[in-house]
Amino acid sequence: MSQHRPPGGPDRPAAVPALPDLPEATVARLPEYLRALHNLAETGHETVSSEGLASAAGVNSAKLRKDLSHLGSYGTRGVGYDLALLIEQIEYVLGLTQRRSVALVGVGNLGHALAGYDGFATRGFRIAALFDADPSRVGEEIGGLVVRHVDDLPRVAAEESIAIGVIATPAAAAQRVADQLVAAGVTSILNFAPCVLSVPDGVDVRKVDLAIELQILSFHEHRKASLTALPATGGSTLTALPGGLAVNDPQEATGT
Amino acid sequence: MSQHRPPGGPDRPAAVPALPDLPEATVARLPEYLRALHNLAETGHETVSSEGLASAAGVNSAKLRKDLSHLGSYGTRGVGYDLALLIEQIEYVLGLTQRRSVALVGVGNLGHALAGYDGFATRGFRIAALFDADPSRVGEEIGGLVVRHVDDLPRVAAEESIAIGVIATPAAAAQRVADQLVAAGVTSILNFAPCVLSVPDGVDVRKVDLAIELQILSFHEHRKASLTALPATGGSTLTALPGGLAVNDPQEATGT
DNA sequence: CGCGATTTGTGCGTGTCTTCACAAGCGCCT
DNA sequence: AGGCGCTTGTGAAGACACGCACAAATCGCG
Repeated sequence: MSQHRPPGGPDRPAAVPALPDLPEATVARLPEYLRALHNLAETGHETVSSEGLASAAGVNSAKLRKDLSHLGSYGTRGVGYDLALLIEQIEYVLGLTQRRSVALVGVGNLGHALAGYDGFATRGFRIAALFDADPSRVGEEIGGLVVRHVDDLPRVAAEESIAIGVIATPAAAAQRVADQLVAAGVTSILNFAPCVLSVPDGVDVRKVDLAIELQILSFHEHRKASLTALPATGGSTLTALPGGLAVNDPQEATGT
Repeated sequence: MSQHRPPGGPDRPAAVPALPDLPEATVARLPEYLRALHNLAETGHETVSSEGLASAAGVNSAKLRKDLSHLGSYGTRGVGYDLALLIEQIEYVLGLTQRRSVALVGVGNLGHALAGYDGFATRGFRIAALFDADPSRVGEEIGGLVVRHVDDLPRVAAEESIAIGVIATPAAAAQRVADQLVAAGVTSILNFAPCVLSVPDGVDVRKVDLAIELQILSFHEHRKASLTALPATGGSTLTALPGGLAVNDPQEATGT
């Protein structure tokens, strides 16, 4: 294996297609595949079919094959995918072959939890520095790291070659922190604050918002309830009417 | 307003289109609009244009108008949208007019932070119960709530009419908890555990995974670095070659 | 009362994502 | 060696989402 590369690069060092630009939707699924692959590897498998991996990752098998095909041809027809090879490939594409340093800004409620979360280290990330704007929190030690003042961000970011900034501050402080991160050369930000950040081109921001997730679930609850309640057209079907404030919703069919 | 409804329902109680089924992408954005609207309302605005709201929510104005048009015609041409009315509308559609009870399972590192997160209450959600499987944690009081054993879930879920379950357990326990939640009649689950859950039809699961977000950011970092490094085609462009283990990546253009 | 400025709501072209269905390739068994 | 079953990789079609650009509607002013 790993010798028979597609005829195209006559004297390329190896079959490295120099980062094919993947569809964004595919990129978002690769980490899930990766986790499923690690799980399978731990249970002793050597190879896995697209069907098997797809069900382990909770996606359609055709979608999985198309996703993986974007990385190149790393499966064997009639057999499946070699676990070790595929893991290596995905980790390479995701840039996990090198450990990236993460700076966490905001050591409050959520920040503490994130600082102690071991899911970072196990996936190739290293929390390299903690920051907070509150002087009373500066100096505190969390998981072997001392909380620094956010004003030290530029210097520390350079020293530790921070690649990713995580914002876990209140919304009011988030934009300022983002600006500081960008100024310090950070080009990837994970934002837990409930607000939109404006950053220059070339900087990637991903947002995680618990309240939004709950509200989306709430919508579906609402819809499910209205679907099981309305077909009956029983008596007062006026629920919460938007124009008029009035609310008359017995229970919205709470129980099954 | 609210009188001129489209001719169709001759004697409907009000202009309630009984939950139009919105595109999923729209639903995912409505909470963001809602937050922007609340912010604008607090700063004294009465109305807002699609352009203004769009920039506050970080989206294209045409997209915003199309999203809102799915809810009905709640804007006024030449003026904009009435803040109060629009807030009311979106909250209604999202099912936020009734407070939904949330059960949080897993009071570990992350669970503690979630239990103390005030973003829930401020958006119409009430954490009604805390659960954990670890007997040593049962009985602990967090934010005025006593941690119960997860085996009490069915009983408590019924008593408190839990609408949404939040799983903040280790991955190994998540599926079991999900099963218990489903058995208890919960049809919406927010999963923080790094694993895929299998649930019956009709149950909605949303997943939040910090490691995945970081890996997606890592991909973009990797890509950005390879874009600024490769065009030079300087000497050894063999980076981390997937097939052969070897790695030769000076710095991947870390600085700027 | 009419006109211009402004802003919504939407038809339409474009691009992306998903899914089906199947040819091509691989290994194994006879 | 040949055939058969299994699995990948992909062409094509459908579904969905996005953004432009403009007609329709509303306000304010002279």
